[in-house]
Amino acid sequence: MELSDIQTFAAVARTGGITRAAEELNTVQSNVTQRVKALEAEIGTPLFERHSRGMALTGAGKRLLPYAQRMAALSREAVLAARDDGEPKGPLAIGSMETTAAVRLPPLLADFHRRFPAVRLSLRTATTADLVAGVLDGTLDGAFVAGPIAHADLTITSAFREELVLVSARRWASLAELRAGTPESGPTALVFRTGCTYRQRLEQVFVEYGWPSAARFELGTLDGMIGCVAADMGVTLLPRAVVERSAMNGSVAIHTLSPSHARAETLFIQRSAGHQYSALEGFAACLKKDDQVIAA
Amino acid sequence: MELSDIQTFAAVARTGGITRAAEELNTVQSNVTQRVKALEAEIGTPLFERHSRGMALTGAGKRLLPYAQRMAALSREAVLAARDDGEPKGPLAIGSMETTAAVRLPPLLADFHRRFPAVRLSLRTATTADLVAGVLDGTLDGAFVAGPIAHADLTITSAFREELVLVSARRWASLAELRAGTPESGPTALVFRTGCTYRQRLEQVFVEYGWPSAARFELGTLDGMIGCVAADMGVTLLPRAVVERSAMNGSVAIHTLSPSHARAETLFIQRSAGHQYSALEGFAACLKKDDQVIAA
DNA sequence: GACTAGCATTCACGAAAAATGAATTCTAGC
DNA sequence: GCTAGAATTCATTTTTCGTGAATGCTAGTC
Repeated sequence: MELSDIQTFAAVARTGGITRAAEELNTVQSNVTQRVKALEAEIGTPLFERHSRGMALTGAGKRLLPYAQRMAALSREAVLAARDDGEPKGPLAIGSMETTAAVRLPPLLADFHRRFPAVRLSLRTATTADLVAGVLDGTLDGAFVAGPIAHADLTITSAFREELVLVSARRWASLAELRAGTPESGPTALVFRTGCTYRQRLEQVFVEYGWPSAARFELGTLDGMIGCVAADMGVTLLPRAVVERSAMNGSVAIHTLSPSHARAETLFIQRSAGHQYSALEGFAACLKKDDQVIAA
Repeated sequence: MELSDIQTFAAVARTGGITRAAEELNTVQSNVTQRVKALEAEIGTPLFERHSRGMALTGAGKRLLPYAQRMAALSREAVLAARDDGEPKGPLAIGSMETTAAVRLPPLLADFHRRFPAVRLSLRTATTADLVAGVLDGTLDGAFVAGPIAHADLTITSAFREELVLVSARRWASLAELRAGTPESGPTALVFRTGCTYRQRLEQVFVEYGWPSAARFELGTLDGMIGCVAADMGVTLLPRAVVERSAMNGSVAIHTLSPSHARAETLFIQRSAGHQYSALEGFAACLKKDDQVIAA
């Protein structure tokens, strides 16, 4: 049993089909078929149930899958550990919420790059849910997500504290005015795609304000969102710092919320198991240092 | 990077040489050389320092080695987990100290085989040190060893309590007589090979009796040992039950020791990480059941 | 200081395994 | 019954792996 067999198996399990797995692995179907069959022969029991629209895991397959994932993760870590002589260098994949990336990360990343120029940092923005998944499956080395969160396989450190504020067009000078001037069902909520924690928070706020069924409008970018708010398309919930540093700051009104709604903590997560990757260690060190500056 | 590369690497690291590793892996040197070189090329850093009498791990190699071992162990477990549908069956490798195998295991194994005839149990006897190593590296699924012992990766359960007694030829009716009738330096100590916990215990007893430099005579088998004692070649330390059930019981004298020396616990150890292997689970269940009978 | 023994490396070649692409089979849905 | 999507089979090509002989390197020996 070789690692490539394991990875083939995992790809088929994940995609639920030979064809899709083959595409993902950059090879042809027949090849995948044969590898899977060979693996089944070696283990001595079928791993998939074949039915006409794809493959489903059998009991044995379900038992094997977590091992496959752990082995794949281990092999990735092994190479990093061997290459890693303690000097931060090489690739480092960091994930972040859009909002954090906009205002908190630029100075941090600048500092990090100054201290560890040999690290090739890549930044991916996504929702908290996707980021957690990314860190767990090894796609990301670490990520900034919205708290609270808890997971046995994650090491979690507090990174930033944010004050969430409701943002509306400038014409609404106060929350009271906004509530008075909008229809019964409430204003349109401008939100990120599903998985974003701030979106859930906004839903709570809307429920409290008696707008449980207000319209939703999904946007993919932060600037787009603030732009739409400025154009009075609706309201949204964002960290105060994000709005204040936005180019559109003058065109929107900021409404302070009660502490229970406003308080939001941004956490930095990384896998807890295994080798401490130097580049990631260096990043965490920067984060800690900057955090102290921020706290001071 | 494939698992076979990893195993080749591990073999070279363990044996400290290409030639020896090749022998162990049933292949030729040139092949091992090439696999190692390919692995080094893939990782991008040398894993071994070549010097004229073999290979020594570099820093990178040292960092890689634990991953190699964990990956090898995982792949073994993965196959077992996939094959294991909850019904105890297939191979089960149990290790035991010679003494435990002689008197405690026969009824236990009989019971186990009656309940789970589909399991192909194999029993290996070795010293406590070897057994612990065997369980940790996956060669054994579980083992009976002499306590006390502690290790983060081992699940330890108490299996049997033994009373260790000093065994001498029959002519020595008491400890006092034995001490009076032997030379200044003490009697010859008949011991198992290094790594046996009872041997260490015997050394302690000898030190206490003022015989720190008594002669040692190493034997490989339990029957041989009792036979030699009967022939007055020397004395040894064994669980009381072992001596009493031995065929030579009438030919030797048993001397009770102080509780601190006499008390010995036999532990059952298994790896704590990973899948609970059904055959091993069944074995542990038998052990627990029998243990209660013994305790009653 | 040449010699030898033990080990690792290089290289060319044959054998084995994996990838490929075309043909085939299967089945749900029309 | 036909079609589209999916898996399998099979002959062929490509790649990789394992082998054995030759070579190179170094420590210990005479």
